[in-house]
Amino acid sequence: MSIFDVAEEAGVSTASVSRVLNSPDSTKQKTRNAVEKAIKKLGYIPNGAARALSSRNSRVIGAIIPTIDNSIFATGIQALQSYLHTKGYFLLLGSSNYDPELEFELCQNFLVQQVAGIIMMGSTHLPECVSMLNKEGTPFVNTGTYDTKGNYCVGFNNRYAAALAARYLVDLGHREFGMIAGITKYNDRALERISGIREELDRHGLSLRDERVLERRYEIDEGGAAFRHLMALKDPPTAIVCGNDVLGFGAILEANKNGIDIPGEVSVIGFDDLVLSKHLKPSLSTIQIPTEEMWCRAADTLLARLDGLETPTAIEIDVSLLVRESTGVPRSTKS
Amino acid sequence: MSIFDVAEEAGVSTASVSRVLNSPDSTKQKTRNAVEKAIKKLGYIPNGAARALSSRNSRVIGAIIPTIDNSIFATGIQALQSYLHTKGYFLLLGSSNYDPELEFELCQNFLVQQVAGIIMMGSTHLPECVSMLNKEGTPFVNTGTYDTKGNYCVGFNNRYAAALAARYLVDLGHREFGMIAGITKYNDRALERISGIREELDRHGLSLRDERVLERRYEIDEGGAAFRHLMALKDPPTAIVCGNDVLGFGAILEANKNGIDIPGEVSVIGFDDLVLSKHLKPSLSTIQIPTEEMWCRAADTLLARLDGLETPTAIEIDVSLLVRESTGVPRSTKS
DNA sequence: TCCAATTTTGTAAACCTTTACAAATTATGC
DNA sequence: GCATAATTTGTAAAGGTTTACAAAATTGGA
Repeated sequence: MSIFDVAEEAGVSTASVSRVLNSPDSTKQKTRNAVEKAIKKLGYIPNGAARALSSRNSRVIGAIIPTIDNSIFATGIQALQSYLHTKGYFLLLGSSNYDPELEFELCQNFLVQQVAGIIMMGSTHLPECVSMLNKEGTPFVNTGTYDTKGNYCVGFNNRYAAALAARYLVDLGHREFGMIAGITKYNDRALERISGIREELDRHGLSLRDERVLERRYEIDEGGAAFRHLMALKDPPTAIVCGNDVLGFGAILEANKNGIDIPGEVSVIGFDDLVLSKHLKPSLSTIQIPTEEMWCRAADTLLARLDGLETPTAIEIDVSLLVRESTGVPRSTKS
Repeated sequence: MSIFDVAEEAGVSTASVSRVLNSPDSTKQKTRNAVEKAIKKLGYIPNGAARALSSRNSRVIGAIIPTIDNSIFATGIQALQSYLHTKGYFLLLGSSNYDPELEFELCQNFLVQQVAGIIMMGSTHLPECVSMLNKEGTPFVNTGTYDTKGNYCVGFNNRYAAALAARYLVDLGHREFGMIAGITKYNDRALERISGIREELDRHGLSLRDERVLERRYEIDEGGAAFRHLMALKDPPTAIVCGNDVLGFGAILEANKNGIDIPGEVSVIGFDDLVLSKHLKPSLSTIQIPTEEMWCRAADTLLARLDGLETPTAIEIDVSLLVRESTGVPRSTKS
């Protein structure tokens, strides 16, 4: 069952069938009707592989994220898939588990699959990965990150976003900080967030001591344990910045379990604004990321490039500080 | 840059290059070395479209879930993608938003893309969707559901799983039930869960009155509002069964906000055992689903069929009742 | 060393589209 | 009704693999 059968059934050439399918406007009503009727009658389904081979356009976009098991990525992928669908594109999905080697392998496989373009989280890629992509001429865009050092990206400035949180806490009167950060190895975003906090505190003559920066996997348990650790120090921090909301959840839930008052005893702020954040008690102050927008614009950038359009190399997405219940004036200031 | 270039560089035929790539064992050491060297030197990347066209195997599996924005599906997709990767397959992902029409459209598109097989959530598909798949000869398996009425499936019996929860609550002494169910339209799992509860209560001479079954979207807010509604009845239930954990989260968080004691005043049980469930205060009793296992076995079933192997039509996954803090003896029994 | 059996390799057709290009048809203006 | 221009259609050549089948090389036994 191929385009030949349809052509025969409709009494036209295969080229006409192809045109009815791909550029119906360049086709006469009569031809179109005949072809459409034949297609319906035969239940013809075009062969995408042959299409991709012949037209050198697979209409497939690959996306590589660290893990789908983090709702910030799940939300992004959901938005991306829906958006691509409206544009007639498909989503090939891979997760790298924060491993650049695996990311490279996935990229390579995606290239075999002839993806039209690739979206990846962050800007930490193996050099050979980037050069392979460039050599092959497959466009890609980094997301979740904003930098102006070369590759296309659609994202936000993690450093600035984190600084936003730090400044707010400093303004409230906090002087003693702790941070439950993400694992920075191979994760530029996690690293930038720490730097952002550090720099902002520096600006106010404060500092974030190394022993108060805990790098933890993005898991509730990990957040809880880290929180316990920080609060057990001889002079515990009055404000804890979390690398993301999941770690923040861990902190809040752990505090609730041990009767530690948030924000009375310690303020906690997250990053991402996951769905749950506003529902917790206390609700979690956090940095809000317009995730859907970010992913859709990343897709737009890619699709525009595929259409041969010019696009800005770097697009910055605005983040905002969301003040909720988990942050407040430190006790020392209050009394 | 094609297989011809590699063949020339290596001084062999294209057939040999193909064989080195696909069945290296049928190839002499010397040939293999020459080809591999040429591939590396040229940075050759095979063209998957041509491969798929010629071999009629795309090595792509399509998966359609209602939404990635529900961590139970995200977890499943994560497991699926990782598993497929180890088997040399790719994941094309689509979300249907619980809409069978959209599911059908996605299926159709997947067929164009020549997917080797499809995994879908549930057993509610448009008849024309199933017939199209059958006509095309593309194998598919339903997941998240277990029934013996035809199509391949790997899942659990939602009715039985829900009954498990009901029986446990009845045994605790509960007599007055409420349910915050999922939207049953186009969702066989949600419907089965209600039926399971109903039937089990019937068996004990109890009943679940219609006005105490609230169908809600799987969102925290919705769960909270439904909980509030049920507890505001003149004679509120002493036990509330939730269609999934997200609705359960809503109930627990709402109870906390209003000082309603769980399980003192009312027991709440969920379904799915999401990561968060054990961390909440009180922790959420629930029905645990081995999600990763389910998706991997679904993939296995599909891949086995692609290899021409016989597989059971229906594979049942075991679920279990996880008793945590949110359920207990009803107050009336206690006093 | 030779023959047969086995393994390895090469040739060329097939897979199903898209798309230049040419040919045929239709429309336009006079 | 004719010449020309514009639109629509058809022909046939890619596109890059895989894979029957045939041919060549290698192995093993006598």
